[in-house]
Amino acid sequence: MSTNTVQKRPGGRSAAVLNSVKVAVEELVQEKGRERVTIPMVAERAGVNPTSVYRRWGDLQTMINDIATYRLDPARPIPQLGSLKSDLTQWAREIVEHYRNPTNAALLRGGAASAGETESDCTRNRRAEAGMMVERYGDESPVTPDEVLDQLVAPIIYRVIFLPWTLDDHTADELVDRLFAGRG
Amino acid sequence: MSTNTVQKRPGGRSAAVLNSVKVAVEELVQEKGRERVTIPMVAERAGVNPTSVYRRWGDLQTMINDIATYRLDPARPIPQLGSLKSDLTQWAREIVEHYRNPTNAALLRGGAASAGETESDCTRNRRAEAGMMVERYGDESPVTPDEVLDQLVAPIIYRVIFLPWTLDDHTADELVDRLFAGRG
DNA sequence: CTACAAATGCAACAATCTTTGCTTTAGACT
DNA sequence: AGTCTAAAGCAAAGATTGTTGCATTTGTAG
Repeated sequence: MSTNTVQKRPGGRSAAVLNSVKVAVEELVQEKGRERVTIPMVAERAGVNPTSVYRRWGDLQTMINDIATYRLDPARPIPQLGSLKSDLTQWAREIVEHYRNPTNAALLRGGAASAGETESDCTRNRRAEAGMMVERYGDESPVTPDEVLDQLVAPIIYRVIFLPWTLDDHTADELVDRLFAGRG
Repeated sequence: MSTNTVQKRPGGRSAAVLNSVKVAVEELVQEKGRERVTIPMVAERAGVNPTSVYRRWGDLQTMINDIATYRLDPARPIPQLGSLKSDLTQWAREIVEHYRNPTNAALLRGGAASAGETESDCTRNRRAEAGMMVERYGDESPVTPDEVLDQLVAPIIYRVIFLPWTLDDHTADELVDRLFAGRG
């Protein structure tokens, strides 16, 4: 969405710096994993002075979180295909697809390290989206938003973090099928 | 279970160093979060020379992974209460209880940051344990090991990492109930 | 297009982390 | 006990990271 650090000059050179830093972080996190990336590394890769990075973000975690949410929240529209099951299937497919990109997966893992204290943007949005889809189909919906989180989002994210090679083209559909098995 | 770095002298002073380092890491990770812990910090808290830590583990991530799996695998026996559902309930309760301890949760998050390339000990053991419990009750078991991972383990771990405040005394039971709802 | 000020760049400094060669301590085996 | 040597401790050097004051560039408002 937008940068945490509010810039009074969002355009021109500042924007260029932001972009090259963003690319550099994504590349490096994917190459080496969150733990082996440092600010001087990022700055060098980005062709930017480390001072600029320090002054904008202060530390690496802040920067990574900023850049991760940036990527994760592309104002994507919520599916609206006519039935809850098809909406959830579409939605889950998009999430799986997003995280099958190794860069996105690496950023998620990096964010996990500092999660848990405050509800991250990424998590909050998921819950909100699930709620919107479920509520669209009235109160007698066969599944609750919490069930969507526990049985659809959680398995996907768990696999992204710990078992990424188990994600394939059918994962989303299988999970939705299981979620609906025996009800609605 | 045991230290990655094979020690030809596991006892005496080496064991004492390992123990105090272990305690120091746990305390510091809980106090400051994985991101703000360094090897010199750990060494000082442990009353040990930093060199010893560097020589044993090489870097912080290796050390944390080592110590985390150490904690996670206390050769705990697998529940055997007479029915698959009660076994899984007991097992899930133990996992929830384990991770409601903030130190264990912090170590999990720290490990997540470097997961995904190789199947971590912690993950492998979970899958193996699930398999053992399911297989004990024959082939017509109502749930598969994969379902246990997706619908029981994944929601717990997801909550531990991103929504720790949602873990309570009933979480394990509710998840198992849902897993069995509409089948066996 | 001018002037103001925000953001970057630079350079020197400070602090911290990591490595290395050597010495000392103390497990483990006989 | 005595010997051997793995592992820990120590200290100094080296590398990397983080900070700060000041000069330079360049968005942006008027």
